[in-house]
Amino acid sequence: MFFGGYQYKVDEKGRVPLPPKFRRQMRDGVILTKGIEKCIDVYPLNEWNRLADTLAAKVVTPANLRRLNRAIFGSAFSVSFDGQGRITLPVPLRTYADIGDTVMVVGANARVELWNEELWRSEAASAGEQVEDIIESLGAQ
Amino acid sequence: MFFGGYQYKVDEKGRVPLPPKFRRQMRDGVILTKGIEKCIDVYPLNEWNRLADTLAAKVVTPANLRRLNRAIFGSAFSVSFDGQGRITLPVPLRTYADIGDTVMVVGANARVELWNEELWRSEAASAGEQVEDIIESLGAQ
DNA sequence: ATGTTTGTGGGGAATTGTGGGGATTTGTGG
DNA sequence: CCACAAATCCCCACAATTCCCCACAAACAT
Repeated sequence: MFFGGYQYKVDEKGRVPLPPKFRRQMRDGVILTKGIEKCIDVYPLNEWNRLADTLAAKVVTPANLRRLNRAIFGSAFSVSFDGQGRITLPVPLRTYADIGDTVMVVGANARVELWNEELWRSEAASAGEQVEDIIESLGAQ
Repeated sequence: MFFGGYQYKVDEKGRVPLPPKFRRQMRDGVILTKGIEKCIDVYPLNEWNRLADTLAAKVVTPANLRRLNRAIFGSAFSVSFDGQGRITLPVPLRTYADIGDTVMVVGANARVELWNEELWRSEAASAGEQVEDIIESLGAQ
């Protein structure tokens, strides 16, 4: 389970550290995908497998299965941590989520999301000040 | 298992690099066929053999078998990698999939697909909506 | 206080994307 | 069987990116 919001720098090589508390739940590496919102979704491997299985089970026709494979696997990237606990964001995803030299790393229960800082702010704001208050109270650095 | 979407150039000789992660799962070469959609399907040899066996086992009538052979095997090309990790697209397939000087290489689980860039965009968009609907209906986060 | 973890930054080697050159093979028509 | 244009194959080159180290200051824990 992932909690809290953290702000990090993205260096010139596209590397982003994840909070140690998150890392410890993701030692085997993670899957990155385009989020439904304009962000990057980060799944630990077991959660990713669960999601993929669940979706595949819902599909009946071969045509739908092919489309599903495309949608799921076509925008998914498998990445692992470097010696410093960082992951490198694939360029297409970074572009999609409009992430420059700063990123918001947000725990979202079963997954983690990576946001452009400003987009995150407006997302959080539009979800109501309650959300913002909760995030603040969680001790985001 | 093949993940991710990558954009590459096709040079004047019809050569296309595949992502290193894909290559490493295809060292023995690949089979190219017309995709069911308007794209080129790329199968690693073992997957191709599995597919051929599965199909052959399901075919009952000689007429169906002949059709299958024509449809599947008639448009299949065996290609291998050059020293730089590229494959050359046979002209008929390139024409069929309408691939010009740019190609989207898309991992789709057991196989890889090669798409015209714009066709891929619209396919991905509609497939994405479908997944979104499924996720919504599941109440999955 | 001191050793450890963490955020940030770089250096350098290896890999990869892209483009051609030139030899060999292939298809076509004499 | 031969000539010749077209296509294919195999090698080389080079810039850009990625990968795998190392460094170091600040925060943290004991």
